[in-house]
Amino acid sequence: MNAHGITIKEIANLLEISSTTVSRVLAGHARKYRISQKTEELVRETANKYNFQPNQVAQQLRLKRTNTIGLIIPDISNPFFANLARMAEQELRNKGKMILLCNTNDSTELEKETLSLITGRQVDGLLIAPVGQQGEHFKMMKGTPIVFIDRYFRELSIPYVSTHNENGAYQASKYLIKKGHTHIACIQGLMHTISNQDRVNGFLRATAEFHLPEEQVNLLGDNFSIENGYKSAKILLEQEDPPTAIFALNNQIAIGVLLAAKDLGKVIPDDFSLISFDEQPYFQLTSPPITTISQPIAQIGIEAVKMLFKLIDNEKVENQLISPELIERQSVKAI
Amino acid sequence: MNAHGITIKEIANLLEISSTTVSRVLAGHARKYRISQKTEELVRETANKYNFQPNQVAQQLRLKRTNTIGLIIPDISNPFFANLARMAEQELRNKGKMILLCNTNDSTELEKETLSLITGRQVDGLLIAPVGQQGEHFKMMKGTPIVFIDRYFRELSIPYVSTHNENGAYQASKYLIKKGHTHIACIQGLMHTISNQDRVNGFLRATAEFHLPEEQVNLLGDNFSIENGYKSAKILLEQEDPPTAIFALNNQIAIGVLLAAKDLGKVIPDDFSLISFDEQPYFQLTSPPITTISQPIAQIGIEAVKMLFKLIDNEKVENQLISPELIERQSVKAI
DNA sequence: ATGAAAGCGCTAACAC
DNA sequence: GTGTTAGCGCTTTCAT
Repeated sequence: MNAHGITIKEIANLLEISSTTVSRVLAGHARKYRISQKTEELVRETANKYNFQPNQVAQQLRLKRTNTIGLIIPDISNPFFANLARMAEQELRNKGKMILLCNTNDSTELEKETLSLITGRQVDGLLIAPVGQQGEHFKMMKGTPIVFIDRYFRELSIPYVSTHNENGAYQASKYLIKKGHTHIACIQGLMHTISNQDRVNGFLRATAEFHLPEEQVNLLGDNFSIENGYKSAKILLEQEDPPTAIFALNNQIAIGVLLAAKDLGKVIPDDFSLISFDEQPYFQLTSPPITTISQPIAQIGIEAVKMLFKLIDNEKVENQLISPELIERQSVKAI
Repeated sequence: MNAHGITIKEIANLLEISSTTVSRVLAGHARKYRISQKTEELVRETANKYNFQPNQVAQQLRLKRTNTIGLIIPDISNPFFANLARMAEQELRNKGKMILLCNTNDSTELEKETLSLITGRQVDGLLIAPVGQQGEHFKMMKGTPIVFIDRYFRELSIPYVSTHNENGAYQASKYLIKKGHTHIACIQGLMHTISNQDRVNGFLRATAEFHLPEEQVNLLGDNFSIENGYKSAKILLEQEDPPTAIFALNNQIAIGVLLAAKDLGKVIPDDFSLISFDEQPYFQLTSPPITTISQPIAQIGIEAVKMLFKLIDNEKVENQLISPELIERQSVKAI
């Protein structure tokens, strides 16, 4: 009996029976193999007495199943991914799986490295929010079930579940237009990411559909950061004919806009209106509370896990884009 | 060559050499065992060609080391724990370990269950933020190195690294007093948790040290939730002689206070001052920005990992309480 | 109703 | 320089 507890073999020796029998009892197969009452009890007692825990590493090797799912995300300290992780963990726990957590820090290099580290660990499947620039390295993963979450690659055949970003951005833009805004600026994030592209597309579809004059539709920015939001908002608000509304493509950008407004002495929504992608708990605490497009995080988590299990069971799956919801607060004024 | 890639034995068969030699080369021991240049190259080539990844489950079983650390926390969607997880993951990755993530949802029941699930997985060590009510079940974990983070048990001999809560609360209270406040209310969280007890002690030490009249020192609340903050703040602000300053013992409580103030039309810091434990990014965006006691999350993560490695190496460790820092903003007025 | 033996993929002690 | 062999702890086929 080593540091990790007693083994099946040791129990067998103690009782002078075979390890096969012990294994059968402890695996709950006593009935199936018609093990005698007496033997069964004896085994159970001894196991309890020594607090037996099956060595899962041995099981994993033998059964070629680890009951482990890799969760590869850019950054667990981003509330969006943290919430996703929580949902996924809950769902997976119910199905007897545990999560191996890996941050990629938004680096494709780290993502590649992580991928090879984690395949060695024989995970049963992978939930990945890819960094997004380039997805060639995922092609090496044939054989491991993968579901992409939040971001994905159109050209890869790996299934995904994500927010319907185009639709969300369209909703937000249409909302501004319906409130009477005709001069709208959109501050975007990283341009080559699919979420940014889709959001921009939704924005442009709405402005086109309602025939906003082209020179009154601004698109600027290049990064999902507070700095970019701050910088871009300053440019916008300091120009001679500033937009009456700003659409921030994520919560970090919105924070930047808020800080810029504060610095310039601009009051929301009197001086300009603001709407943001990414619901965050603090958006109801700012003044004014910010109207947002809320991503369906819980649903994404639940659906992604469901999909992964189908994949593991060799069933067919279909990509899912879940439409987000507009949460109306006080940062948009009708004009 | 199954779904998970080629094995050492298969490479050996292919090259008609022994698996020992292959293992040695691939483990980087070619030099040590004076394997011939030619053999080494051959092995390397074949391994690359078939994209060999050592089966870590087999390694783990053989070496009785999983290079896996369990991280057991109440809730990954709480930014405090998410940030802690991020730091820990980073540190552990540098040392070749991965994290198995488990949420306990603040339930001692789930915590117990998790503990036995995870011991079967033969983790090399455990980083635990215990739920806190009761710690008897940790005594069963003899043999597995454990470091408690954030919360701990005085009566258990398991080492911990945490915020110096008493000191932080003392700093906050003293700050209020130095600003001229003599009528101060403290809204506390779960009373049996050690963090709450320590924070309350710090508060009481300061008020005693500066001889605040007893009837002007209020302590109320019973929970680390927004609701409790809201409810308690309402009680305080509606009484005929309300306190001039409120000390919220965590960020959730502070949010509740903010919401209550809004509902009652009270303006901070004109109507009352507010200081809160737990720095959060959105506290600089509220109006006014909130003065907080910022917990040393990064340090806790780094130190906890360091400590865990010492434990694994059978070295002595010493408990650590790291003092938090006061971040001054505009929610406290001098009177 | 129970057991012997093989094997999951890897490493290491001990040969030669 | 390389190979043989045993074994980590478990499950399972095949016997009896």
